Amino acid sequence: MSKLRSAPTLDDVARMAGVSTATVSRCLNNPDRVVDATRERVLSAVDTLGYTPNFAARVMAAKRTSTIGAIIPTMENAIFARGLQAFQEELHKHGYTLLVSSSAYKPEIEEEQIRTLVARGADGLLLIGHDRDRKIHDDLERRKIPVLVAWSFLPDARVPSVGFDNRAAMFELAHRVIELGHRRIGVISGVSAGNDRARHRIEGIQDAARQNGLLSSDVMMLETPYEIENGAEAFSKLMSQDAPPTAILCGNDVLAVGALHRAREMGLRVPDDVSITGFDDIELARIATPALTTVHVPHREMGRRAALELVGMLENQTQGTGTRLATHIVERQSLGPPAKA
Amino acid sequence: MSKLRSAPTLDDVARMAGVSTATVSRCLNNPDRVVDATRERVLSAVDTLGYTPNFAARVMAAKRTSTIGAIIPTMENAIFARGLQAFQEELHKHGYTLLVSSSAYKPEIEEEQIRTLVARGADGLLLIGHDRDRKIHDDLERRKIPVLVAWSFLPDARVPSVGFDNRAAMFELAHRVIELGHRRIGVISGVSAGNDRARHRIEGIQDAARQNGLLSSDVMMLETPYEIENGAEAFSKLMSQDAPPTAILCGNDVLAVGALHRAREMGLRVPDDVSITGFDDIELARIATPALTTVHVPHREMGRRAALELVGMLENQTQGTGTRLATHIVERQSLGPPAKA
DNA sequence: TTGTAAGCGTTATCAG
DNA sequence: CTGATAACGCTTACAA
Repeated sequence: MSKLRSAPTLDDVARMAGVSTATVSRCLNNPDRVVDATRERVLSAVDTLGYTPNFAARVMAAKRTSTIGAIIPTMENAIFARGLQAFQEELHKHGYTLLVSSSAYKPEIEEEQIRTLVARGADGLLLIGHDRDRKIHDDLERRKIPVLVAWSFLPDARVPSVGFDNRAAMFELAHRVIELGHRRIGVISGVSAGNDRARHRIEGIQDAARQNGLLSSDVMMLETPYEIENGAEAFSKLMSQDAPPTAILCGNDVLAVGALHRAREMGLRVPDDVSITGFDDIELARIATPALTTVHVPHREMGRRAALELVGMLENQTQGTGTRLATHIVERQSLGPPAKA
Repeated sequence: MSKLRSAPTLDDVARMAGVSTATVSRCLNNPDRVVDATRERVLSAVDTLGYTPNFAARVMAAKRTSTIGAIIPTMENAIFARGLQAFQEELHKHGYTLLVSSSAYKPEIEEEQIRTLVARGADGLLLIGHDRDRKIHDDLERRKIPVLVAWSFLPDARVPSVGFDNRAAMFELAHRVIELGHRRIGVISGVSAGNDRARHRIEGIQDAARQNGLLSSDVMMLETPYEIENGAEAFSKLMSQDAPPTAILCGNDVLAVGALHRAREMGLRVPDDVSITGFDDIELARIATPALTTVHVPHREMGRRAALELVGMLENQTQGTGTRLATHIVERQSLGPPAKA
């Protein structure tokens, strides 16, 4: 009863090599626990049959998948690309496979994706940011699935995190902007509901404003989804006020590039007429015209550290300690002092 | 012998609802084949237990995963993002889940990823482009795994494809450039080995040059991986020749943006001093300064059609017919007539 | 409409 | 060092 023209199984290999399935399995997973001659025979059978282990069967028997799931807010721009790339490279070194999905910044989709990944047997999960229905973490805890949060470091959150202090990072930038002499500040933030990164960045700006004696009416804030077009629209709104801001801080580089683009369309010179800043320092920031002053985030380092941390949690059954990474301002051409009135 | 604090199984649900596992399974997969009262009882048990089906077990039993695998060359830029997004949205409508991985444009990595996806039980595969070791397709055929190629339509390839004619598309653009009066043309191509899209685009340019009476020495070609920085470097090389080109055709928008950026750094005005064109029409092309003349590819439509085609192949056991989509030139500011010498 | 039971392809435990 | 054999959690004929 051979299976005609279908995927070969362990059994087929075993039969061909004249050994038991157990031995074949060993050859593949613990080669040193098998004598050379046998192994050779088995491996050649594997080869001529073109055998590939059935993943589902393996998972069922071994009860682990060596798979890590990651859910990022978006794949449509490069915000998470570099970090995730480094994450996956490091995972690969340790024998893990990465499964990625995206949530479009929607909590309910994120939740669904978490379920999917868990059902698929992810041994561990990487999530972006801390804001999340606590039930999700209850459930994950109950299933004993290690979770690590990235892109936002919080020292005493329920879940360990590898990332940076969004609030401090944005504080530093806002402080610098005010220091240059700007007194009317525009803010184009991402949607802050359910997004601690966005929220903390806003808070950083507010802190800096307050600390430098600005009134809350000096800071004009808009929230909008992270898309280029939205950055452009928000820029228009901000600049069409009676006393438009002289500097606009954007929640990320994508929004900032949108603002930059719209400024050009409106015939405004950056930074002479208005300064614009971003956050993340993705490639786009360097390429933009003028090049974007922004907060540099160590994406690759963050991805790598996250992988190491998560693998550690998995293999040592430990809790995970988290890591705070440093960010710094990259000053390019889009920020300058305000024009003399 | 209850499993303390671990994932609940079908058995747990069955016991709690006082039915057999078969009935629980039915409630989940064929709700209408179960009487209301029972179903209600079962579903509430599912709910209170927080039961999620074990994917691996389900796959083993049902012998399908309702999962489609896709391998794209890169996630680092947005070239494939939009199309893939549409692909996955359409798949979702039909009850399929998408698993994505990337190959970094390396054939050996693509092959490994194909193996991984197949081992994970992908019911079907989406691959980019036709160039590929034939053994891969032999193997996939033997395993009866439907494969669809996208981003490159070839009417009589072994594998059906949904995409466009890269050669014709680039021919049209090159023709337009020459028509404007350009006689010395630079080409910054992606690496053409193992990449039929890149190769066909080059051929399109060569056809157009020949047909318009240009000599092969009038066309200066460079190949380089698709990255912004490489576009910039290639631009420098091309422009540092004795008789530099007056127009540079780039293999995609990413290379073109790099070229654009370097032009600005070198103090060259685009298009007055040199024209630059791209390919793909990703968002970057609109945002670039000056905005990029490029070939518009109907990414979303392509993704959607690919999904429909692949689902069709899966559900009707059919061969797949393929679809050729139209592209068109989008003229923006980066292309103009050559300066009068 | 519901239950019984036979797999699905591995891994892992125990003997030998 | 190698071979039986019992899980793993679910789907799906086949019976009842």
